[in-house]
Amino acid sequence: MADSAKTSNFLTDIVDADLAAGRVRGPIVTRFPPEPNGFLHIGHAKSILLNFGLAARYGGRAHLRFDDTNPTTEETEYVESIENDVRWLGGDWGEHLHFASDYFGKMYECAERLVVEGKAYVDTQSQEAIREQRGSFERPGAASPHRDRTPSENLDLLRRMRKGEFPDGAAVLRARIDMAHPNVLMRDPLLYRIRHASHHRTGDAWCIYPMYDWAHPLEDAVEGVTHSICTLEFESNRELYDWVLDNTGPWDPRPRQYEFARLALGYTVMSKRKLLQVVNEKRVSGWDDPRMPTIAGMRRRGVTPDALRDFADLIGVAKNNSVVDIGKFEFCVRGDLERRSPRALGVLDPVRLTLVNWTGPDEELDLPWWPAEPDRGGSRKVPFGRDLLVERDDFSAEPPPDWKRLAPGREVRLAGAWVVRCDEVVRGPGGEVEEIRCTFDPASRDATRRGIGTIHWVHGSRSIPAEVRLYDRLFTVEQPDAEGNFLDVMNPASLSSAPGARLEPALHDAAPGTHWQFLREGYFFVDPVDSRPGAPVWNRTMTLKDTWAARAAPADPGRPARPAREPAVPSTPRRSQGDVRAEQRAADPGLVAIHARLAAIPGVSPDQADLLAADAATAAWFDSAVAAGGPPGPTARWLLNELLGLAGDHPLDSLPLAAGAFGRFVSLAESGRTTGAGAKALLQSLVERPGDPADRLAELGLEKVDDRAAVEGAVARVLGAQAAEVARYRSGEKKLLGFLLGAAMRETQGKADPALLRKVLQEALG
RNA sequence: UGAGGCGUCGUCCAAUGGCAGGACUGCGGACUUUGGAUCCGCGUAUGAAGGUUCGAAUCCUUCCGCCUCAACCA
Repeated sequence: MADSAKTSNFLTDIVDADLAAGRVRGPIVTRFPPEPNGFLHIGHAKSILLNFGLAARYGGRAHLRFDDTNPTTEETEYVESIENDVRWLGGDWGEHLHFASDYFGKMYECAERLVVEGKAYVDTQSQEAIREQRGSFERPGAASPHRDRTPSENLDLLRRMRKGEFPDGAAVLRARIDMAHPNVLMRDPLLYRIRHASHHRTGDAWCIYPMYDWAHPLEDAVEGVTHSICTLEFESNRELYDWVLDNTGPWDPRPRQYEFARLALGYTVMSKRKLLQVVNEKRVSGWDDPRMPTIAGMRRRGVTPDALRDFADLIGVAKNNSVVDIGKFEFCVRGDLERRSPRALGVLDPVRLTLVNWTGPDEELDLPWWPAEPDRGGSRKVPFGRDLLVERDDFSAEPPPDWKRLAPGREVRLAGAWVVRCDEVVRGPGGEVEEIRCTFDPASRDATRRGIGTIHWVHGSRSIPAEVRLYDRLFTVEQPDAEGNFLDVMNPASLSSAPGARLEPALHDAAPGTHWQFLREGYFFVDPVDSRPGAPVWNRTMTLKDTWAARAAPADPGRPARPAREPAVPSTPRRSQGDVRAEQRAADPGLVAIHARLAAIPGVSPDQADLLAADAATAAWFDSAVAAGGPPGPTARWLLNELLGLAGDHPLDSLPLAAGAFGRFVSLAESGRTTGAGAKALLQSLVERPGDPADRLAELGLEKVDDRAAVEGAVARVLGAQAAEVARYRSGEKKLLGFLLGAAMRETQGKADPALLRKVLQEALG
């Protein structure tokens, strides 16, 4: 957990940058915005931990906000379970428990404002007509016949919608953006729909309800959220999110939306629909069935919030779609339970073991709860005697070579007690083992005996029966979602019981909600729901890691190795970027001429000419730069390879760096007065802030250093500071030359002549 | 086919032009009154090609692959 404060990810990078640039002046505010229409699962846990963790890391706050904008699907009972789950995970929202429905009034005001400003209109077409007009990915949409209603007309209609004069579906409010927008979400999206339905909080106060894309940004803005974090599938919604805020503000702070990859976990499903289906079809006992990936299910199984936090830290946060190995989850659960579980004895599938030379009465062994950590204290009495029970699997009549358990003639230690030797096996009529007869070594209780195994046991008659539930993965394949029908790959053995299980008597009064390790069997949790006083029900949270079983069992193929990559075959005659430019040229005689002219310039390669002639503006910019003194070849190179990267999404015309200044820059860069690295630093500076290249060069002190003495000084300093690396280099790690060269280059702030520096460094290294 | 996003060990995540690193898994070993735990060791991964640079996972170009988006759901 201490780690989560240290580890960074792309979101902490963003916050750091926002803070550094002064873009956010107040506290960092995040939120977890569930819709109250289902149970939270481990994917939500990742999001909760991320949002609350981010706020905590920066001393800000995180809100719990219910996104209850759809009265027909949402219910109060879910609100309670969600609050409970978030709190259980450690989410502390303080005063900030919010409901989208609390802002319905404010949202409506914003809607009227949009209407008045002509940025929204009431559409009274049918749902089908509106969908039809939206167009497709390839084809633009068509305008609604109601798109140009006047503001006063729209205002009247909107108010009548709100008053309930129209039935469901008769009218919607739409933003007036652009029906030809390449992002289909921007084609006049719906803001409000009519629903004559009772809301779980606002009752019948409203009959129009806001859509997600309208409501969500406003909720964030009203609450002062600074960083609105959601999952990847909302990436295309961001453009609309920004539009809403830009047209309803100004907002301070102005929220920004960022997206991360939601959690996908192997051997389970995460979609609400599929989870709901297994619950409804009674394939599990309910939302809190311990096999479910729900927070409620995991809690009931015995997984702790600490384990979930460890897991979230382990898997990190990024934008890659990925499927996390279920083994990582199991690792975190085991690690957590290992630390918190006292050790007890329980036999799941017992077989009788008789100590033929035990002639006295039973003994009460005093065994510590923490055999490996005596300092933690505590112990209990465990009855021991002639008649015992051990695990059926711990005996083998014909053991494999490295068997370390019971077998005819073999010795084994009974945990916490004596070493016994198997003398005789009694079999039933069907040949099954009924009794294992052993002799014990009275001198072995405290004596070290190397090389033999240890097995667990309970007393034959004084152990207690118990209800034990064994859980396994819900699905048999790593990616059930990839199957035609995920129900087909449900694991029929995901729940099993151990009808004959016997536990040591001290477990009789184990309290519900407590964690235990049954020695060599796994971690068990006393079920908080079905347990009764004196009759605990045991859930196996997780087996112990079992290297023996892994070795002995036929290898689990697991995840197939990634198939070898085949070399790319340019098989499909798809339209390439180059083709697109060629087509554009074909349609524009002006571009053809430009391309021909650029291609004829000595020093400009055909590829460069193609790229420069992509559009008239770029070509004109290039021409101006050359006219100002930039040699054509280098100008093309600097423009295409460096400037484009620096400019990012901004068109060249919008840069603080004018084309003429760029031409003078190239001329300067090629003059030899500075190095490549120096020129790059200079260009970056010029892109950020206008100015004369030569002046800026002097201002930044980027003149090339080709004074041999200065270079030698820098090399000497670096070699002194990097003694260990120098030694490694001299002992043969030649790849370190690049590292040392880089260090020396940094020492001169990139100003040393690379060829000279390399020469001096190599001489110094011998 | 329009728009947006993503490609790094088997898996997840780092490296922000300078030694491709950590964790999980796996495999060895040590230790062990849990075949657990603990400790030690083991790594041919930057989707491909071309370019820029003294130096590229990182910048440019092209290609390849995967994901998301056209609900009066969120």
